[in-house]
Parts: sequence; structure tokens; C-alpha cells
Amino acid sequence: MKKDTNSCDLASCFLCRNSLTSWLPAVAVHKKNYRLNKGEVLFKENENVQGIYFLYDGIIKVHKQWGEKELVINFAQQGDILGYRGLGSDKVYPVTATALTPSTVCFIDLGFFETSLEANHQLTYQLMKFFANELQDAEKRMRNLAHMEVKGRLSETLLLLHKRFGESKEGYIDILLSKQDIASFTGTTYETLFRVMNELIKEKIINVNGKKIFLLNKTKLKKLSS
Amino acid sequence: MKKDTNSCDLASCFLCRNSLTSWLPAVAVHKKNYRLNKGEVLFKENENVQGIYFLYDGIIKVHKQWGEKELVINFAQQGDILGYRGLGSDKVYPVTATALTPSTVCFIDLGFFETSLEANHQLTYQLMKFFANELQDAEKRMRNLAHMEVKGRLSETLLLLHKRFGESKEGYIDILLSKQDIASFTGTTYETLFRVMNELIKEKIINVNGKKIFLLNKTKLKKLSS
DNA sequence: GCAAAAATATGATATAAATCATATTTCATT
DNA sequence: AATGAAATATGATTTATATCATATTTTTGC
Repeated sequence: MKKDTNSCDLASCFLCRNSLTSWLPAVAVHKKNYRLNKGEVLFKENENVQGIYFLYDGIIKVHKQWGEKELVINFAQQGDILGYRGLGSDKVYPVTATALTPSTVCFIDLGFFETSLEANHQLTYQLMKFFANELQDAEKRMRNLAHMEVKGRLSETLLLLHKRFGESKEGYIDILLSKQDIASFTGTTYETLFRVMNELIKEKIINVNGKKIFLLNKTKLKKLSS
Repeated sequence: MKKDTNSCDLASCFLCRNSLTSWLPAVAVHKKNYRLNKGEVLFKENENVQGIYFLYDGIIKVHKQWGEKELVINFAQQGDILGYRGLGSDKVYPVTATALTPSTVCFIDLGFFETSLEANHQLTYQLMKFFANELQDAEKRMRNLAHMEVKGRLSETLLLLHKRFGESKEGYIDILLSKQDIASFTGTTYETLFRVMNELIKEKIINVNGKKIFLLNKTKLKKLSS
């Protein structure tokens, strides 16, 4: 993880957007930019919380281990907050963040972030709202993991990736992930993902070209993930 | 759901604890108390959010359906907040709340709650912290549902119930739940729960007497849910 | 540009857990 | 107290999915 002199625009991240204009100079003083290589770890599960990160560029995988097995919680992209789960009472990160592509992040130490929360009511309020939404998502996924089968969960995963990352000019979902990462995000193994994905291809619901995925029939995907 | 004239103490619930003293008279004017019978529904999944509830007395099950199948998100007890998941952008409840015992709740309509958030920075801040913790829990459970087997998940469920509800004088976990509700909380079926529970009994890790559960060997339970 | 490592592909087998079926006991409600 | 409805108990069967095994292709670091 290399320090980066590149400065951010002090406007686009969650912190800057929701802070008072008068607070931004303080942010400028405290922020630190870092550059990550592909595969580099930003923070690890059970490590002490140092602070909050904002992703300026790249894709970062947020995941949780159980022994050998992994569950991907999220794929973060430009503008996303990272490390915010450490704001709870526990003070260790409950997840690991690993760069899937070269990435640039902005780091805000926990102390200054807490001060920012005190100084900017709107920031605290928006963060609370953000968490409420995240919690809803998490609980929906809990229910899906408990009761929906892999085909339904994969359908939902694909629709979600499409919604969050959009389409390339050729119409593919605009994120390239390994099949293992998609499997871990869906909560299954590589082999099962491979088979179920082939079913969707055979049924002409999706089209796969290496790492590029095309959604042919979103209506059917929606039905499958009903 | 009957209106209840019984007034609360304006001190013990999350809202009152985190509001300025000067704000409490406004709370007193806006709050409404209700009484629920066993089995009565406080609010239903997909219903429009009316407001937030605080549980004064009783046990309320918070659950989410998928067709016939149910996942219990939580068993709320005295002092717990209900309906807070509706604070996200969606404005419909993502869960159902059903009374398992006769219960008393305090209702705060959404408009007044939002006003309270604006007027009490500390309330917003504490709610944000609360959500951060809930989110950590939810994501841990997501991982468990994806990768841990039923025996491990049941062990965790039992330890959690013990931690949250404590012990009766005789040492049983101080909450009486149907096996179906425990199964739905663990993310499995009644039959599987029954079998796995019998394993734990045979291995002298727990003792079950009707609805009363005694944890004989917490160390082994912890190991199983490692 | 090559070796090593990672990702992909796919069949065979094992297994945890869901489903089905049915009997019994306990719990509410008129 | 009676009767219908839940809740509990348990065996038999099925099924979705994980695991194992192995081959091939692609990517990546030196």
C-alpha cells in the first residue's frame, strides 16, 4: 500500500458530500491517499480498526472467512465507503477488504471521523440512513441464503451486479469477476456455480464470454429470484 | 391491538434515553401505547411504515417470509426497538413483527421520530452505532447460513438466546420458544432441528424439558459454533 | 518468453438436510 | 369437558449441493 500524493476533489465522497463546507479544510488536512495493487489487502478481519476508507478508483472485495470458506459481502466501487462496519462497539474489522484491481483509497483516521460525526449532524444522519438500508439488504440476503436455492440466489446476484455496475458498450455487466468470487458472493462453491450458470446459459437467460456476462432475459432472472 | 392508557416512564426506551431532557415533554405528547395479544401482528412485511415501536413488555418475533418459509431475524424483548428497519429509503417494513406473548409497545409516528432525530444529535449518533452493530451481526449470520452446518448454527442460536435472555432460577434459558421458531431462527426446518437437538442432548451438551432448555456445556457449544 | 500458479471445466461420489408421511401429545376455545 | 388445532416426535425417502478427482486453459511474475 503506497502513499499517494494525488489529492481528491473534496467533493465526491460520502464524507465530503455530507459535511459542512466549513469543515472541508479540516478534512483536507486529515485525509491520506493510498494506492493498492491488485490482490493487496486494505484491512483484515479481526484487525484493530484504524479508520474509514473511501474508494476513489478500482474494485475492492469485502469478504468474511469461515475457515477455508469465504463469503463475499460486497464488491465496492468508486465512491463507496469501506471499513464502516468497524464503527460498531467492537473496534475490530469484522471483514477483510482486498483489491481486485489496482485501487486508490482515501483514509480518514477513526478519531477524526468521530469528530466529523460530532461536527456534522447531516453526516451522522446520512450514515444512519445508509446503515438502515445496508441492514435491510443484509437481512434479505440472510433469508435468501437460508431458503432460496442456488439458482435463485445466482439470479439475484447477477441482477444486483448489473444494477450496481451497469453495462459496457457491448451490453455486458460492467465488472469482471472470477467465477470463484461470484460463487462466494452467491454463497456457494465454484463447482455448483459453474453448473447452475450453465443451466442459465442453456435456458438462454444469460450469455457468458470468459469473465463477461450478458443478461439476455432479465424478466426470467427476476422470476427466478422472485 | 388495543390502545393502552398505561403511560411509560419516559426514561427507559432508546428514544427517551438518547433525547435531551427538554425534548421529553414532546415525546410524552406524541407517544401512543398499545397492548397486543399473543399471536397478534404489530406490522407486516411490505406494509407502509407508520412509525417506530418500543417494546415495554413481552416477546415479539421479527421475521421475514419467503413463500411458505420463514426466517426469524430476532426475538425482541423489553427495551428493544421495533420497526427501525423501515428507516431506510424504502418506506415499507422489510419484516413482520408478531407477538409471541401478550405485549405492550409504545408507538412513535415516523414524522415525529424524524423530527426527534433532527433535534437530538445524540439520538441519531446512537442509532447509527446501533445499526453498525446490527449490521455486523447480520453479516456474521449471513456467513454462518452460507457455510456453517445446522449443528454449529444451532449452537450459536442457543448461546445467543442464553446471552440475550439470561437464565431462570433453575438455570434454564429464560425464554420459551416453539421448536419451529427456534428452527426458523437457526435457518432450518423443524425436523432437522429436532434431530440435531437430539444429538446435542445425547452428547450431554444441552438438556431439554418441554420448552425449557438448559445449557450443560457452554464450552462445547462455543467450540461447535467456533 | 517461460515456468509456476491460478482459474476454468467437468464427471463421479458422498452427504447434509429437506421433504414426505404419520402418530401422538399438548394446547386453546366454544 | 369436548373438540379441533397446534406442536411434537420420528422413520423413510429424496434431493440439492458439497466434495473429490483430474484435465485443460489462462494469467502472471521473473
